[in-house]
Amino acid sequence: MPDPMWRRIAEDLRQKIESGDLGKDGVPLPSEIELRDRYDASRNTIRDAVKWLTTRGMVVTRPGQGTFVRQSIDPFVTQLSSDVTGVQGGEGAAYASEVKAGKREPDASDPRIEIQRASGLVASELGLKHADTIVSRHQERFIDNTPWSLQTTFYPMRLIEQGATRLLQADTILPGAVQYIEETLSIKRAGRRDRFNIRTPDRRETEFFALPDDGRVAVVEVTQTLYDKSGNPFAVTVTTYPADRNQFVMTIGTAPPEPPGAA
Amino acid sequence: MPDPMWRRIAEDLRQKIESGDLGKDGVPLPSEIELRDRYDASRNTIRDAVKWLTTRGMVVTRPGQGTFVRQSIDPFVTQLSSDVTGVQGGEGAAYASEVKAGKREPDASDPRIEIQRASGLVASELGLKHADTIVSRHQERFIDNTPWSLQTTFYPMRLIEQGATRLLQADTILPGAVQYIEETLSIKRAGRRDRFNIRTPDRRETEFFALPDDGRVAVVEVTQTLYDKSGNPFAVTVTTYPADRNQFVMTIGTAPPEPPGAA
DNA sequence: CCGTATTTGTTCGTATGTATT
DNA sequence: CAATACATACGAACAAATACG
Repeated sequence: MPDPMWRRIAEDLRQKIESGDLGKDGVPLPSEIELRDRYDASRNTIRDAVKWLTTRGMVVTRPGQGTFVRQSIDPFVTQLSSDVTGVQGGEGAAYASEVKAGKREPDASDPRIEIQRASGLVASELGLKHADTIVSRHQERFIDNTPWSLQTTFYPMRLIEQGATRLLQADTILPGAVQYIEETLSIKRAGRRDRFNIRTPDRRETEFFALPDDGRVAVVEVTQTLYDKSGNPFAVTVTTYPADRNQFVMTIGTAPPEPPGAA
Repeated sequence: MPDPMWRRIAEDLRQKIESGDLGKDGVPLPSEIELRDRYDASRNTIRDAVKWLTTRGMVVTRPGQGTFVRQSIDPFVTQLSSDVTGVQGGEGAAYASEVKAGKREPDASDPRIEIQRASGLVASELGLKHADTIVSRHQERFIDNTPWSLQTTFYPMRLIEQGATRLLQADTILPGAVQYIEETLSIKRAGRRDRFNIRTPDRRETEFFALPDDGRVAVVEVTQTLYDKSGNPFAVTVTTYPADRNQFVMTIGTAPPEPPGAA
């Protein structure tokens, strides 16, 4: 059984993109009409082929404009420290260490603060009863002005009652909200659990990251729970990254520094 | 602008699946023809809606049979130990610890051994020159008889020359190939680097995991490099998991044991 | 600012192929 | 072999986004 036509066309375009025959990053592909004529196929078949390329992140299509080559963007590399105190996503300058050394410029919006009732996942991670009160701080984070991640951290209300009132202020806490809690309430991080999930983006993520709206490009959701030395959780951070431009690295023990351009 | 029709239909089906109105796991959806009549749309529009559900892993479609509900399969949870010696993917019984405690039954094929020349990624991870000789051991791994992961480990040929000849035998090394190397050559793991990538499946993966062939469901590729105490790499393991049925957890420091059914 | 051309997105209808029962 | 279900492919029309004179 030969491959279907859309697939053969897709492979042909893939080869032409990888070899550079269709131009470098940012160059528009021929329009669907032109590809239809060139491959002697219907426009729908061409669209299936192009869709396959977008799923692979090799092209992006923009309504009204065209389809553009997207050659091997270097991925953002997020270092997941194996240290308990290692940042996975501080609010302030701290999280710069997540980004691979280089000229990448991280940036973040001011946090949006909400007072909510704990539901499902958050309640269970924080060891709270359903509908206990929590505070959430949500930020949009960028690298080089391109959308990089969405992050929300949830704290039990008791932290505020105990004096960490700064958590309610809608500006970035430097050098990091967790450090602020440590200093204010003498709570020390003694443990951490990171949970990785791959899933399709929701509407908010689709819009913010400018992903195709049929969920072809996945997001990585990292849920990090912090524990004090008695093993009680005191913060949960949920961060989502688009899967097509991120890589995660965890180094443990004695290992040489990151190789140059390792995949 | 209201959502397109395929999207509204998809949301409606999603709600009906989640609420159980369309039956539990394994129950067939109405056929495309019936859905076409029921929603007063064309069959193509119905297919767009169903495709969105398959991307989300909520249904599976099988040619000639139908489309079947796939309600919240419990994900396989892979523990990524933060310990240097922690297994991420031993060959033998060792990797059972990756699988969440329970009645899950891991199993693996006998390894397929190949002698190759190091290319790109493997050469750079192992610190070899391009075209140096390496040995690869490839396994298919299952949980409860369903395809779970594909794993290939690459070793530099010098390990065999130094006496680890068992690496060339095509059967499972118990309790693990790395442990065998440690014992035979007195090489100790002193460091580890795990690299996470999300990408679309290749043909082999699409077939083995029975994923849709247009790449809608991603795979997670974990590349683990092991270092001895001088910081020299001596093994690289590449494992791929289908993203729609796996979750990864890393625990560091003092943290309570895994909560019951945490997401 | 407006209208027009171009490009992708949505929706329809139809025909035929392939897999399964 | 026939019936049923999904997969592929074609052609057509209109909508929405964008670019440009």
